[in-house]
Amino acid sequence: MLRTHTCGELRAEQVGQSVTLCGWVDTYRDHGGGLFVDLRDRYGLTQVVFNPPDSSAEVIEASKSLRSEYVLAVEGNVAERPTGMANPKLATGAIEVRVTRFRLLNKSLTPPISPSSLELPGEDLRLKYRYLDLRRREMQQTLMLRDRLIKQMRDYFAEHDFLDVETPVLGRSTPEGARDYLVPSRVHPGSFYALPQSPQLYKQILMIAGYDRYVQVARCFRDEDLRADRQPEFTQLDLEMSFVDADDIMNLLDGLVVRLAKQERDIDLSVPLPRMTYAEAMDRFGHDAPDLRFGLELVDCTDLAAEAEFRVFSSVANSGGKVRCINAKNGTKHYSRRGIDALTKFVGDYGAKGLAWFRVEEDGKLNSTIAKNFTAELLAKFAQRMEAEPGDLLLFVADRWEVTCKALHALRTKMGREMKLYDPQSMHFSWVTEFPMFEYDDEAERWTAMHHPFTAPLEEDLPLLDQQPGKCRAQAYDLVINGSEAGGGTIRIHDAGTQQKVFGLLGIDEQTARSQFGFLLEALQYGAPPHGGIALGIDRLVMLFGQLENIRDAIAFPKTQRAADLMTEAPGEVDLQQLRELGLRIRLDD
RNA sequence: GGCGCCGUAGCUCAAUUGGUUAGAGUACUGGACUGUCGAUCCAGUGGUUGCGGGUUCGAGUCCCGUCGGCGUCGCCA
Repeated sequence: MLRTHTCGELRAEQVGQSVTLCGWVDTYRDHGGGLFVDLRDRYGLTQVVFNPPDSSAEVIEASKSLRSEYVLAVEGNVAERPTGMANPKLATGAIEVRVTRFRLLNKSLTPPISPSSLELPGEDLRLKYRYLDLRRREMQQTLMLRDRLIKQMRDYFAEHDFLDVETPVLGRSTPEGARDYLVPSRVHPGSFYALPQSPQLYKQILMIAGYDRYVQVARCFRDEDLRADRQPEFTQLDLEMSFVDADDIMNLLDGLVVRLAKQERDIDLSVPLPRMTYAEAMDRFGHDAPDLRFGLELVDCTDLAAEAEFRVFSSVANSGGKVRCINAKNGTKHYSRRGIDALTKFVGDYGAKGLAWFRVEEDGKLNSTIAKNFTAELLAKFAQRMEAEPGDLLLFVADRWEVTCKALHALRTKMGREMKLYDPQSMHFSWVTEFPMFEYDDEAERWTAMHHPFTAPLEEDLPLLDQQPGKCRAQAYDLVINGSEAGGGTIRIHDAGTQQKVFGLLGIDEQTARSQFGFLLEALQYGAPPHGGIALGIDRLVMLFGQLENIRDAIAFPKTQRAADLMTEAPGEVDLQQLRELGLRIRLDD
């Protein structure tokens, strides 16, 4: 070993010991007669001192050439710092190492971004020089948080008899869902593997195989556009269980969440975690993953709007649309006329054609540029419905139900943050259940699976499969943290008949079903147990527990918005010989 | 694919309605300094203002295009 201790380890108890530390020069302070270095490794910082009398003149002279990020092994004596010289900011601040000898293990070029700098470098540079960025304390802490979360999960599920089984990365492309990443086959020219969007089918097969509790930390791939919380490759804690219902899965996960919240945030959660149906979530919040840390709930005013002379309201209300409202308590203080204009522009991004607003005056009356289009009686009804009080700001969106959901949810989220209606450090955990089985795709003019095609309907809704698929609810559950979908799962279909019926509804004809999922349909006929599972987005959990603004900060080597790795410059071109072996030719036209 | 923000010294940023030789902090180089911890003090080096075109007497600033980073809509079972 080149070292006896780490740079985060030494305390007053070690005073008098002779030690050797290895690390990087975080900062150095040259005083002419002597020199101080804060030596860094992933465990912390220790001040090492090149001063007489411990350091000889030769050692001090040699120390003058040290620069940022040089790699050292220093040998010296642990000493209590002189009176008044302790540094309370450092865990090792009571002591220092007085260097008797040191070895320069490696030099460094002047780093383009400095790990010790207080200024955050541009993100492109951080990604290009990721090895320097990862030396920063914040990144170290994030990766350690990530490690703790994953270790806790593995421990928890191991305690519950789960078996970690690996599943293939090279699989086959399936028609539903996100765009696949494809890998050409050399052995089968013209054929392609697909990288898994999730290990979904394999874990169901494992249940049929009798491995009744499966867990895996699985890498998943989806070739879709990136977002602040979305990467093309991401990591899931994936699990599946046999002989369980939705409550069993949620109860099991409750236990995990309690443990993680306690360990990482010292939050004492009571179980079961709150549960809300999809229908209620959409009614009250317009979203299937509502942030329950604050109110600003949506209120339906369609019936009142239908009576209004205001055409925007009445025409929407009388043609099947919805008029829904948020009451921003004391909102007039936060949003001036110009502020409201900005909110109007904001909801436009979500398809809302406008934002109708009323201020609640001191006398309790609603006032607005559009007030003249309403009778006093009707305004009073709105005020009563919205429990309006002086200073409140009422904001209405009148549109198709879907648009009112999207626009008002986005508005609610934005205003909750801007009006500081909750402590951004706080965390709230809940479940949303009973999702619809199907969504209607207007473009494709057919039903699509809301979760995936293997999701089991609620038993009581089974008859709806034939008559009203849109009303059929699924045995599905999403774990929601702070308005973010942290995970989701379902109970699966375990009989081939129901599975074929669902495929039929989704427009997956028998031949397609057989060619794409034939192995599953076949397997379901060999004693498939009832089963279900869930997957947690580990990157998002790291974001949430670490209060990170974007998913890249939760991942050691993330990709940019254009799905590139700035360090390795992936993706890259390949030479013609490789293409030839794969039977591929590049077309650069169109 | 659409919309928006950003790109100036190695790094983080500034530069008035379009107006002289594009500045500051930091880093770097040299010097001073025996207790600093964002050390301090003195001096110095460092610029194709992402790239290409246009408007103008004059462009870091305005316009068009393009490249890159970020956010967002669509997309993401």
